[in-house]
Parts: sequence; structure tokens; C-alpha cells
Amino acid sequence: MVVFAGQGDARRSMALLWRTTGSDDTRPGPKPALSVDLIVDTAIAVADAEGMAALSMRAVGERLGRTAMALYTYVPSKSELVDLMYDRALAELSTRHDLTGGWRAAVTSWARETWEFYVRHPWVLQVSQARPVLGPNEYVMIEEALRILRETGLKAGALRYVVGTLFYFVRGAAQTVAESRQAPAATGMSDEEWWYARSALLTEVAPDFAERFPTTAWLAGEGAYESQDETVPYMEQEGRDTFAAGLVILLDGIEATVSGAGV
Amino acid sequence: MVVFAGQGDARRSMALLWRTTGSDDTRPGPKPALSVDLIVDTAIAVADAEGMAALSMRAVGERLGRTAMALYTYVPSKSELVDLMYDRALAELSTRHDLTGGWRAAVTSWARETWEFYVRHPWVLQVSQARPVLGPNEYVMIEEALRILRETGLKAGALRYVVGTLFYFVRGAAQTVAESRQAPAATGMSDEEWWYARSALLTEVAPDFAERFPTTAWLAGEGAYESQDETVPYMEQEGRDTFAAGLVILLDGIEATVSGAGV
DNA sequence: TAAAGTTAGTTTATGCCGTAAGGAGTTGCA
DNA sequence: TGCAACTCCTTACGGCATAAACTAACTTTA
Repeated sequence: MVVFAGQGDARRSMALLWRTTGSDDTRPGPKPALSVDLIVDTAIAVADAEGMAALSMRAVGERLGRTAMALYTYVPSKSELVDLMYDRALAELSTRHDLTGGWRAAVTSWARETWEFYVRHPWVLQVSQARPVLGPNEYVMIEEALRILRETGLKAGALRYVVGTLFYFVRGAAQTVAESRQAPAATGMSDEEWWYARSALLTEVAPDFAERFPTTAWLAGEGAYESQDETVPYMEQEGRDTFAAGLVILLDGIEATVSGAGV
Repeated sequence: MVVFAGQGDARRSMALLWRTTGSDDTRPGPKPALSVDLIVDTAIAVADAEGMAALSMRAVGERLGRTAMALYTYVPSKSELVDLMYDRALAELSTRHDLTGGWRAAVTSWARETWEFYVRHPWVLQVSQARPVLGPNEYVMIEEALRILRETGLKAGALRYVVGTLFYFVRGAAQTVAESRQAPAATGMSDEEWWYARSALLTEVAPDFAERFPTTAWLAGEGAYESQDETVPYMEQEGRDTFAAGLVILLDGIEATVSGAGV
């Protein structure tokens, strides 16, 4: 399910994201043994290892030797915790891609890094884009993409669409690989086992496959679905290759836009 | 959370998808009052109206005047139900896009239709691609995309990547709009309310925004974030426009690939 | 026609989830 | 010394998927 941004007290949420609350050293009560940072890092570790579905307040608390309810002293709700995880994870992305080799090289390195980031943190792709988190690192990420692509000389309107299109592509390509990595753990079945069982059943259930889906059958016959490297699962290979090839297609399209109207 | 394909009895799952089990009229026991089709249609109605998060066996059962457990007579598990929903929804897509106007026109109409489909059924985007459902209508969809794009004359390898890239883009663009439509119901807040509150807080929490994010600020200053049509929520407008513009970019890129190496 | 077997649908129960409510113990300041 | 603020716990509630055992309806067999 898509996880929406926190709906609680928006002011507290933003304060947590932008860390505008200074640490008060002389407060009554026991010294806090945990911290927001620690909780967020632990939650990221859980989500990285076991996926968003396995991320529960209980699971995070357990890793910290606390109950689920202990976390609510630091974080208003799970939804806000996810926001904080999201923005904190984004801090991993570098912000100074080299532009001396031209925008095309810079976009390529940006896209690769972003793709790897999503694959490393698959759960990030499940945070809804409709109500952005609006954390500092999200803006850093957007700023970097815009900075690089402004080098094309595109006007504001076109620039916005180009960046959006790139994001859609990178996210989509990463998602396939990310899900492919989560699948064995989530289903308790390796890719090989799964494909073997399913393709056997498919010929059983659709013996007329080649007539019904001629182009698909042709593509399979051309060896397009043969894996080069047996150690890399099929879907992962597919995602990787499509990312590499698709990026070139997209960059060619952007170049056409730049040298063309350039609206 | 990403919903993975059913892990139950694969044979039964495929039989349900491909409808290879003939209806036995003379079976002992009470006549079934429901049917797989009815349950799947009801589940789709629930997911369309209230989102994947609100899709529960109880909710579907309730709409049919039954308990949640009644559904288990027809469907092995929720996971298989989602597979059936997915494949059934895909049947809506048309399979005969006109190629007489050239592949570019056909791809455009295919992409538009697919985009609208995803927006109409946002939950479809939450069904994992890593372990494909392998239902008949999924193959029909793939076949149609391949059929259209084979018209470019691309070889098998390149064709596969082009189709994948297109899918990533269409899905990404649709997702933004789909989530934007779900957001008000999910958060109990209209887009206007939300953006108003958040942008006020943003200037509060980051008064130095323009210095920290100069390109982002420039883009906003250029009016790139002004909505043309006040009745369409901001994120939806963004998604629509990016889809339209991005499709042209992508098609230009594909054309470059076609007229170039064409590997 | 009666008994036996199969099936549709129910109730009940188990173990997860987020989180509200309230209480116990700790600490700083008046 | 007492109070207020604070961390963290236990308990509880309503939701989820689904296992297990049951009732009732229906066909087949004796």
C-alpha cells in the first residue's frame, strides 16, 4: 500500500524534518535513552532488510530493546516516522555532480546514483509522491537534478517536464530491480524455483501460447529473454539492462528537445 | 506496501487466472450463491473507490452480504484475489491500436489509454512486477505493446528495452496522478488546504530557502508551478503535463534509436 | 427412502498491527 | 520537600488475514 505523508500536527512534523527544535539540556524527567535519529536509523535498517511490510513500531522498538509505545515519546506516529526515514535516506545522495563533461555525462551519473539509491532502499519507492514530505533532503535532491539539467539551457516549463520524466523512468526501472530483490524473502521462493514452476504451468494452461501471442513468442524465440549472467536473477537483469538502454533513449530525446524548439 | 503475487498452490492459481476449470453443474452440497467473477468485480470496486489499503476480505464480504471467510470457498487467499483483480482489470485495455498512421501515432494512443487505465485503477500500480501474475490479459497487454513497437523495425533486444522504458514512464506518470486523487480521501485534506498549510510552514522553517535551493526557487519564480486550471489539483496537473511532454521526449528518443544503430 | 459424503457459509480463535489511556518511576526546580 | 515534567511500561481496543471446527444444504449411493 502507498504510505501517505503524516497527517498529524503539521508544525511538529516540519520541525522534526528541518530540526528546528534545539536540544534543551536542562529538562526535568529522566534523560532520554533514545533519540529521533537513532529511531529513524533503526527503522531504515528494518525496512532495508525486511521491506516496508515488515516495518512495524513493535519491530523497531524490539531492535532498540524497547516496547513499541516507547517510540511515541520521540515520534508522533508511524506515518511521521516514515517521512523522517524518507528524508534521512535521501541525505545519502551526492549533491555535486561534475558538469565539466557536459550535461549528458552529469545526468548519466546522477541517474545511475539515484537508481542505485532506490535499489538500496526499495521502501523509498513506496512513499507517496502526491503529498511530498517537503523535508530538506528532498529539496536538495530536486535542486541537484534541476541544477544539472538547467545546463541544457531549457526554459523553466520544459525543464520541469524533463526532470519529471527522468524521475519517472529512474524510479520505474529501479522498482523492478528492488521488487525482484524483495521477492524471494517475501514469497519464500527463489527466482529460479518460481520461474521454473510457473513456466511449466503456463504451457500446460495455454498450449496455444505462440498463436495467441505471436510477437511475445517471437521475442522469446529471439533469445531476448535469455540471461547472460546466470547468477543475476532474470527480473533484475531485465531491470538493469532496460535502465541502461532506456537512459540513452531518454537522453537522445532530451537532446532533440534541446536542439529543437527548446520551449 | 507492495503486494506480491500469490504463493499458494500455483496450479490452482493459474487455473483460476486462465479459467481452465469447467463449471461442474452436478456437484453435491448447496449451490454457490457467489462466484469468483462476482467476488473479483466487487473487490475491484472496493479498491477503485477506497484504495488498496481499504481492500480487506471483510470489506469485500460485507459488500456481498457475507462474512470474510465465505470468500475463501472461492479464492485461496487475498493474495490470489489481488492477482485475479489485476488480470481482470487489464481486460479493459483495447488490443487493436491502429497502425496505419505509423508507429508513433499508435504508441501515443496506446500510452494515453494505458495512462488512463492506471489512473482509473490506481491500485494496479501497487501489484508487484517482480513476480508477474502471468494471467492471460497481462500477456494480451504485453503483446499489444510489442506488436505496435515492432513496427519500428527494431531488433528483439532493443525492442524489449524500448517497451520497458515506455512502461516505466507511463506507470510513473500515472502514479503521480493516481496518488494525487487518493490523497484527499486518505488524509482527509484537500490539495488546497494541504499546500496552503505546508507552504506557510516551509517559509517558517526554511526562511533561507532561495539561497539554499536557488534553481528550485528560480523555477518557482518563473511561474512553472502556477496552475493553469484552478479546478485541477496541482499534483494532478503536474502529472498530466509531464506525461504529455515526456511522451514526446521519449518518442523522439525512440526515433533516434530507430534511425541510428537500430541494434 | 435413508444414510453417507461433499460443499457453502458461519462462528470462533490466534497472532499480528497502530495507538489511546493510564500508571510507575525518574529528574530538575521552586 | 513537593510538584511538574518527563520516559517508558502495561493494558486494552478495534482492525487485519486466516486456521479450525461447525451447521446446513445438496447429491450420490445402498
